[in-house]
Amino acid sequence: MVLKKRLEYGLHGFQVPTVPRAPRSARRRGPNKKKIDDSQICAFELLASLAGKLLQESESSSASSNASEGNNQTFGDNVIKQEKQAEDKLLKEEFFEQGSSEESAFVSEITSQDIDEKFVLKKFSNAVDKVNNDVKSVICNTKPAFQNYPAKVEVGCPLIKEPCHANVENGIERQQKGEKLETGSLTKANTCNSEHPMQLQIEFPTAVNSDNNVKLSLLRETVPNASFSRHRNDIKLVGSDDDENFSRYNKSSTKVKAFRPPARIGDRRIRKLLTSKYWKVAPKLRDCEVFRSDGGVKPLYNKRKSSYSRDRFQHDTFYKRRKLFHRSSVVSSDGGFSSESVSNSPEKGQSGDMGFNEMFHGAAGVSSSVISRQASFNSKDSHVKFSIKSFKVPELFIEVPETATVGSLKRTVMETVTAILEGGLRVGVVLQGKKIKDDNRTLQQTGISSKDNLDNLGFTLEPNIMPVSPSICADDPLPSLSCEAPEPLTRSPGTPLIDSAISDSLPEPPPPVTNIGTLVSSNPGSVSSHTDPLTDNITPDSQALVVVPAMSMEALAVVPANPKNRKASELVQRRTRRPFSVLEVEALVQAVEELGTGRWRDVKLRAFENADHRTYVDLKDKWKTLVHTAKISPQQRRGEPVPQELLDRVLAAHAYWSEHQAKQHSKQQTGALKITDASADRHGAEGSQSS
DNA sequence: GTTAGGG
DNA sequence: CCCTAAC
Repeated sequence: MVLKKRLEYGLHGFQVPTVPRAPRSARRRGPNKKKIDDSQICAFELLASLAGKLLQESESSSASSNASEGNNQTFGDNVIKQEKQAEDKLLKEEFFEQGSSEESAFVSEITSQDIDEKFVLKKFSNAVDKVNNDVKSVICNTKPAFQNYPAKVEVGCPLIKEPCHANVENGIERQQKGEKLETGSLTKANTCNSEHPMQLQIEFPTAVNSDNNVKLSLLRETVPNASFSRHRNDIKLVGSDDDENFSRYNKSSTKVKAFRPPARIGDRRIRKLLTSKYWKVAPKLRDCEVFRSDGGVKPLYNKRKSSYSRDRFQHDTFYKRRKLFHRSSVVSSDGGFSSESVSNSPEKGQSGDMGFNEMFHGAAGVSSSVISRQASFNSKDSHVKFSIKSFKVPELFIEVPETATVGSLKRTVMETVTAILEGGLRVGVVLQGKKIKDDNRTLQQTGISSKDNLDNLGFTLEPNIMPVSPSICADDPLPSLSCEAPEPLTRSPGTPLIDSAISDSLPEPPPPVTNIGTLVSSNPGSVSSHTDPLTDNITPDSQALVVVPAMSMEALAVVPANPKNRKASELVQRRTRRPFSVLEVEALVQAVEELGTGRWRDVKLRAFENADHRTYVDLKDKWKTLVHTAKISPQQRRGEPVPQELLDRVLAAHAYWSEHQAKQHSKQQTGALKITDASADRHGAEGSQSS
């Protein structure tokens, strides 16, 4: 029988994935809770770690084997589907199962450490560590070990423009040889079989534009059990449905048409599809192989080689780029980076870090902090420095026969991971639970220089959606696995994938809101008389927000990956969510004021003729929600706040047209004008109209 | 093809 | 946003 093991490295709240998607009715209530489960996206935590771990296991005899054996036993049952449980148990139970006692001990140890050490430990903390090492020894040797710590990965995040196609397999091989491994954007210097394979150190200017840079070190704590409050902030990807994400990508009609199909990629369904597809594929492949080889998993790295060259290329690029920043990255990777800085401890960091902490402290207030920074650091070449302990790995679905060997299991996992890596990864930045999509903003602007933010800063490695799997398993798209847990995938992995793909790949248009607002304010004048002006205004604005075509395409490129599957799977793509901008709302309100609520087609034509992505049904629905929004308390409203003024108009118009349904036709024009005049005053509008 | 509403 | 019934 086939044994299915689901590995989840998600964080808390990851339960969601395992739960079947709520029925529409349930989801609908979502506006409230929907966002709650937002952060479900599982980042690639330990992705690298996992790889390294596996590698180490294979090479290191005792400890690793033990761990793996433990796993094996865990799989004892035919079909074990382990749902994510308490986050603290994830790693150990899910995969790197180990004595719980050790775990707890480890945790306690950590907590007892002083701050500095804590962070250091955090760095070390990792499932891998647990597996291969004597935890306590690690703890004891915290600092020393750290400094000597050879294994590390350096990533120049800012430098990574493109997904890093890390070739795990290759990396591992080389790793085993003790070679310095450099894959794509990742540079691994794993000279020993250290238990801390993944350590990312990043350093770059906080503000590209200014000389004032902040140095900070960020360590992602990986220890599940750690009592650190901040562990919550761990890279959890904001799975929030694209709420705000796409809002900025509103675009005008022209381009939209051209790219519309792709644009829909973001669609929930698609995401779902892609997600399930993507994630399942890899395992699926394995599955296929497994069957063929009968338990012996046959590595399918056939295509891997092709990617290698690419990796190299990127690597080169990376290297070059990296050099540019090298000057500042003095913070020794070898323990040079002080835990202090990382931990935000009061103590000052190295000379190079000086002011670093202070900066953080003062950074609490965004605006003010900025000033202070510049003032104090103007002469400094401040850089943000931090170390990324590891990335979370999204849930992986592994399927292997019970008869498969542990080794094959390992390889399967490896292959799965590799497949993902091959597909390419993109880095996402999550700050305070929110995904930062504006690549153009400086760290300062983003608020990454804040001390507090350190805890809230996270990174995600998100798989690029690639045709990788489709080609391989084209024959049977959604086999058993799809049935396994299609729903679960929907939320976590899927969302991140697509969203990130789009957002990251595209330089986000600047401050949409601001622009819009400005524009909006200027528009009002044309209310009563011109319908056209309104339309025009909208259009331009929309365009301003429009995503650059190139970007769109790129993002879209992902979609094409498996259109077949879509059909086959009967998964009808869902349109991407495009929250109405204030500008659009205004246009809608005005149109309704003029035309009434029973003529959505006309409303569409009048105010959204150029907005191909807005159907009259959409407008109708939006109106519906607007009315609802206007009725609820501001605190209960979500999403981009709609000016109260507009809401008032909504209520006014709604009330008016409700009364005049029967005579809409006769009075529409008159009513429209009057309403407009009395837009803010519901009663006034009604009164004037009714009479 | 539109509307109107529930989901 | 989707889906449908009812124009």
